[in-house]
Amino acid sequence: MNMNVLDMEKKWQDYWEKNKTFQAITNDKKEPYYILVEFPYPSGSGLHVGHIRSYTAHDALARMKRMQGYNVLFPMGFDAFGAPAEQYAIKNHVHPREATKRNIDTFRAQMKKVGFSFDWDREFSTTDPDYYKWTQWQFIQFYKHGMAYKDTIPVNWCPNCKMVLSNEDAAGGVCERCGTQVVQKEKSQWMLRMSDYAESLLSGLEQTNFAEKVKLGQINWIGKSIGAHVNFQIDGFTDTFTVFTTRCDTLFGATYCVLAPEHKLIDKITTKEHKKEVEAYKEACKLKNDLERTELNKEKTGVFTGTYAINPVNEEKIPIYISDYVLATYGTGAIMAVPAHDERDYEFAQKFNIPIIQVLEEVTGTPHEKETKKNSIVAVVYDEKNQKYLTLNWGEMGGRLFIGGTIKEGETALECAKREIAEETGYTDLELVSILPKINHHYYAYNKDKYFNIESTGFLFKLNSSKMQEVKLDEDENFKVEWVKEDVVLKEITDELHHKTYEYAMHPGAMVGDGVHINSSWLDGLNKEEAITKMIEWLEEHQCGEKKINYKMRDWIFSRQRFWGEPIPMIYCEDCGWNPMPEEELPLVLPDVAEYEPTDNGESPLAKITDWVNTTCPKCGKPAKRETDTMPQWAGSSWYFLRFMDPHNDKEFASMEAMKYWQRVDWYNGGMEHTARHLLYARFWVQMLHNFGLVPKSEMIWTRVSHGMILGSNNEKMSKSKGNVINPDDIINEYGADTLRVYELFMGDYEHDASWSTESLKGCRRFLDRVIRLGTKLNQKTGYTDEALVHKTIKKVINDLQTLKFNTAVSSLMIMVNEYEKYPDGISKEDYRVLLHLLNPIAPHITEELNENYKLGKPLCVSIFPTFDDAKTIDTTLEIGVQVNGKLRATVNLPKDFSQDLAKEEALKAPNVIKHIEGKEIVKFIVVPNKIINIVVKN
RNA sequence: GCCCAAGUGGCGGAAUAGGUAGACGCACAGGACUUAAAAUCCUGCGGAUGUAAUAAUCCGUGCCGGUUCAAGUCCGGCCUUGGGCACCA
Repeated sequence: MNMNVLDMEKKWQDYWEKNKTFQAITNDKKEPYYILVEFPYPSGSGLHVGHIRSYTAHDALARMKRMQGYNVLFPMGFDAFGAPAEQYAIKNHVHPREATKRNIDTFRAQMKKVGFSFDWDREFSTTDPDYYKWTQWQFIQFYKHGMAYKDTIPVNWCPNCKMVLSNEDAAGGVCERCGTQVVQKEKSQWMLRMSDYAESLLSGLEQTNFAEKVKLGQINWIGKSIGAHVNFQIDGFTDTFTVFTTRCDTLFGATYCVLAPEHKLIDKITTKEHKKEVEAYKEACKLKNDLERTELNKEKTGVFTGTYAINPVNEEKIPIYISDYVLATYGTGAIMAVPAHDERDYEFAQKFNIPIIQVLEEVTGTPHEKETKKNSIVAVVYDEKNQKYLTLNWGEMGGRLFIGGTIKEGETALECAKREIAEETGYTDLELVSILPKINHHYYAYNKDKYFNIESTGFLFKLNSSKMQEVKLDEDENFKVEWVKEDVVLKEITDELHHKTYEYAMHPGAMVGDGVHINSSWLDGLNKEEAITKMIEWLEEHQCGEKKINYKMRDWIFSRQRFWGEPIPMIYCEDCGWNPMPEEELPLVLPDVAEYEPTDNGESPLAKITDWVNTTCPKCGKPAKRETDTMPQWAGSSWYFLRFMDPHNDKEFASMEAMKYWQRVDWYNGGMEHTARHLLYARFWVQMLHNFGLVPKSEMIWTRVSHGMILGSNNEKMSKSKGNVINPDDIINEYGADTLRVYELFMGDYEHDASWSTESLKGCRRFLDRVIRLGTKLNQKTGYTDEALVHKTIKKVINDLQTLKFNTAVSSLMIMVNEYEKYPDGISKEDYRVLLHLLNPIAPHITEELNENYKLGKPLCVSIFPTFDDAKTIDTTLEIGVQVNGKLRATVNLPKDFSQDLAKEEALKAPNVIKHIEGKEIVKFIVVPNKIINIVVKN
């Protein structure tokens, strides 16, 4: 091996290219297998070591599958529309096309240097007119099927830059470029009716093999919730408004309603006295964008409209507020507020002093058939000065408790609490801090031998002074009064009712759990689920509401006021409105312009090119204007995997025949950051095309996996500013591509993040050097020297590569090399070739080179991958552990598939085993075939 | 706050379906080769007790408890760290 590593690697890369080794042929007889890695955005900084990790992983899988006889489609392309290229263009006044082309050339060259087995004949970029022609064509199909529409929606607007900003660029409510306060501005935008597909995107997941966490990400993003619409009459108006709620069972506890500041009815129903305030509040909200509303607005704000709504179940008049904690874009933009059972409503009600009505009680204890009902109290008394709680220590009778008691006739709960405290402990100078939610408690009283069901009201008091009165105790009240610290309360107050009361006292807020209804007329006694069902029946019967399902997922805003994107192929005519441009005129190519800055009023730079904008109406032929917005970056990546199936087709985006042949993407790998949105957009796109009869299946992606990030050696994300970036070119030049490939797969669990370690990388180089040196140990023997080792390793490598366990695949090959090195008479050609073959998917260059050098056979890439015989994977003799009472005491050597009798015989011979069973009775003798022996003994 | 994932040596990490915990690699230490270094090879490497060295024993997979002949793995309850979503009614 005198050849320079880089030359050697180049030699094989040229060989593959010349022989088209990795070409995927549509309609080949072999079974198709489609492996896809997310195509990159070709940034100016070149390929990242993180790209290489996932590409190598799937390259190894692709190479193995090919050698196993599959027709593997493993394509690569570029997702090249997007902001950085546009920013670069603005600065340097060159068409983004130029920078993009340069970056793609760099990326492609780097990938080739790593030796990926992509079918480069299928390469394209989303920015190629031949490609985006079909993106535009598909948009027109969406429009024709009513899935694309124009709508006016608020966008982030920087009045200084005169530019529409994405939510990311408007973080914190200020423009990222100039720091000016961002405002919300209404703008007409193209939208896709994605929310129509919410249910189908949810149910479609069943036809995929996505990782559970990926499915969950999708489910959460879609955000389905089942609830009800409730209609409210407005006092003094004929108008009504509708709210969406998932908790219609708590309707009796609704003490106010809230409309989103953008709600249409506000202007109409606001009373004169409140007009000014309401207007001011609405203005203030306009200045806030979505992020501000959520992040910076922990404290609830809002104003009263002066008007009341009528609660349909009890005809109560409840005030209508407006507040930005209600979102205009979700549900109906209006809510009924139940402060007792919703955290947000609770906060708001506290601040605005709105009544809180509990309509659901938590249930503690176990119900019993014969129960006596009564009302009672639990009082928590806190002494701020000493930081102690007042408790009664009942000793063995009932442990430690707070003060409790039964409410007497004619007495309020509060009076009862004060009386009980005074009678049992003597303290009288107390200040009420809060009344806690009622609890429905079931218990058994030993002293009375009776079952009780009590409705307990909790109180939190503060001790003002230790002023006392005389203590009057009944005979059975045998306890000690003790002040204790918090830790004693937590440890010793174990009674469910008292414990819960303490929790309520410490964490005031809404009770959001399940329980039994109270204060709710015909719902009383029902639990949450029963009450929801009954309430929906009632609402529907009285025609003031209905069952309703809502989704968090909104329609897709498809317009961008940017230059570097696919032009939206729509034309506006004064007479005919919006119409798609004729399909035969596609692609609508991005023109050359001098300036890439957006216009003063936030239009795309395309708007400035009048001879491009001005056209004729495809319907009536009169002068008309083109849409100047472009598509979002997500557009091109929503269907590229279909184009890879038929990339040179100039009649269709991909032929049905090709799509039917390749069937689907068998493996789709990408970053976790794309598993929610990108994957959802891609699935939505496919489902639409499928419904239009243009794609054979409604789900075209079978398995989705995601890789972990590669962090810098300091465990932080690689970034230029932190100076921890590893440039793959440097590593390849110094250690070779194979070393980099082996290391990136060996560095850790593929799905988890891993930190870069150049020391570990060197270890992988050492491993390859040892593989090379094994070539000097070849002997003249034939066959495998150790058949079990070979079959075991083949099995391990095949299984591991198919289950993304690349690190253990490498380690099993390291073990093989360790074993080979120990052979006293060297290794056979078969031994060597099988090692090289198994290593080939991971380190393809050096293995081919060695295979050729030592004349071991055809090039590995065109040879059939090794197969294993399960029966031969087990060693002929096994070292079996012998346990006594589950503790390892000895190991014995036994032939494989040893008999029970032999196992017993050998186990009982081991001296250390004898020592541990001597004088004891053997209760059980467990022999697990080929695994372990356990002797259970008793004294 | 809610949802998800993960906690194993000095480090990255192994351990099919509960069956000899720490594979493999890195780092480290000692030795061989060498004038020397690098490279390479050999040996050791969780902790404690113990031994001249073995042997042997005990403790060990975030914490507490449970199931089992046997638990890193299963069950219940916590703690910590990452990630995602975040006023979605």
